[in-house]
Amino acid sequence: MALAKGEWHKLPLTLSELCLSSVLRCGQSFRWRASNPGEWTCALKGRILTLRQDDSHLHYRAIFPVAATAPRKDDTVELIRDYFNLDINLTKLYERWSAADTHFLKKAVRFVGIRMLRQDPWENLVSFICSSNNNISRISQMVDKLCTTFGPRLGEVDGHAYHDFPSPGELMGDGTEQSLRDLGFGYRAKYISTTARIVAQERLVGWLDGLRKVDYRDAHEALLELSGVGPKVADCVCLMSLDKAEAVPVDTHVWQIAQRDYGFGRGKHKSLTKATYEAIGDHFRKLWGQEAGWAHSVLFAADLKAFADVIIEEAKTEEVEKTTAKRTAARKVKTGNIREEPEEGGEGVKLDPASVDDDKKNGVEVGTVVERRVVRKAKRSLKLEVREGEDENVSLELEGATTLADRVKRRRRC
DNA sequence: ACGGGTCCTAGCGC
DNA sequence: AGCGCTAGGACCC
Repeated sequence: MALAKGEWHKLPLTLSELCLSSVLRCGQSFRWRASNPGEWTCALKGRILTLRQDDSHLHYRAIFPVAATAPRKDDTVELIRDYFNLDINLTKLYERWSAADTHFLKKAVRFVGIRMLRQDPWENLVSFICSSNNNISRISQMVDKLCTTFGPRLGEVDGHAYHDFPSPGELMGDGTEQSLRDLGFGYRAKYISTTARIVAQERLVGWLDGLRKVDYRDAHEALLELSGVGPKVADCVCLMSLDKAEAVPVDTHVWQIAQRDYGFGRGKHKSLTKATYEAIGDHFRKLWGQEAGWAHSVLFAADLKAFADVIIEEAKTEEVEKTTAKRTAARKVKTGNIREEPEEGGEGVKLDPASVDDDKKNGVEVGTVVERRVVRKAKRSLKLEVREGEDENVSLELEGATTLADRVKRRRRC
């Protein structure tokens, strides 16, 4: 099919309002491709959209299939404003969350511009049905196969074919489950085909999009009736496409964060039961306010292993803290005199008991911001020198290099 | 062997 | 007895 290659346009946008590479990689959407250095491309609502960013602007280019009918009006700028939720002032929200929560402040200084997308609900729903027991890399591959196999092909750019996301109707056929199994979806194949059938046949047209207009609790409850949709996936959809900024999806990562940094994991909330799940959401809503889900995604991104390069980058560019400071820190860790035990639900920094055990087993001091193997890998990818037997000092150097005065997270080999 | 859960069921307490 | 809640296992690659 012929393509109408569009021109580049731009709209003013600061980095504190949007950090494109973070937002497109932090596990909200799984379809954006790094099409060129600094460039991201995705098939979105009938066009192939490419984005890049500089200090002051977001640049965009849309490529449409040439339709037999009259040329459509190019609504790409409206699409972008909607998709990135650009009417929401993120900078102000960061200020509010930081004022309410010192732990948020500490994390957020290194992870600015992380905002919630306003995705298509159906794509969002199916993508997160895929997310169970899974990782971003494989989820992305699965979503890509789903689009390639079932979605309408828009065309080819730079030798790469782009397909739009398939509709419920395109996924409700009898062969869908088997096809998805053949594509490696595992037990999620049935969830997706069943959910597609429910949405296409047992719900009114526009039902899913219509959940944008009902309140959070009702939308959440409605989503739970679908197959493969539990509380966590329902919250992801509420937050990422149904305008429920207060929804806080609690997955294993957020559960870890809640235990490590917000005092959960003891007493009444020892394990992640339904009650604990709701208590965590309630705690964050009370702490951060109405847009708690937006705030949660900043901390979630800050903990993503894939974002370790942000920390590495800082290590490269900032001055490394002096050796004496390292030794002092290491000594403090060793004597254990910097341990803090916040009350449940209270704020403060606490050592994660699980990682303490692990690290002791491995003969490594407690508390780390990045796992050693992740650091090593990231260093390698940045062509930093990694000498044999030296890498265990990396995380210490990293911490020293950051402005973050988070002493608890330093570590050294015994 | 692990990874961004969901579903199902048995067992417990009230 | 019956319901609500929780823990544990299976599920695909």
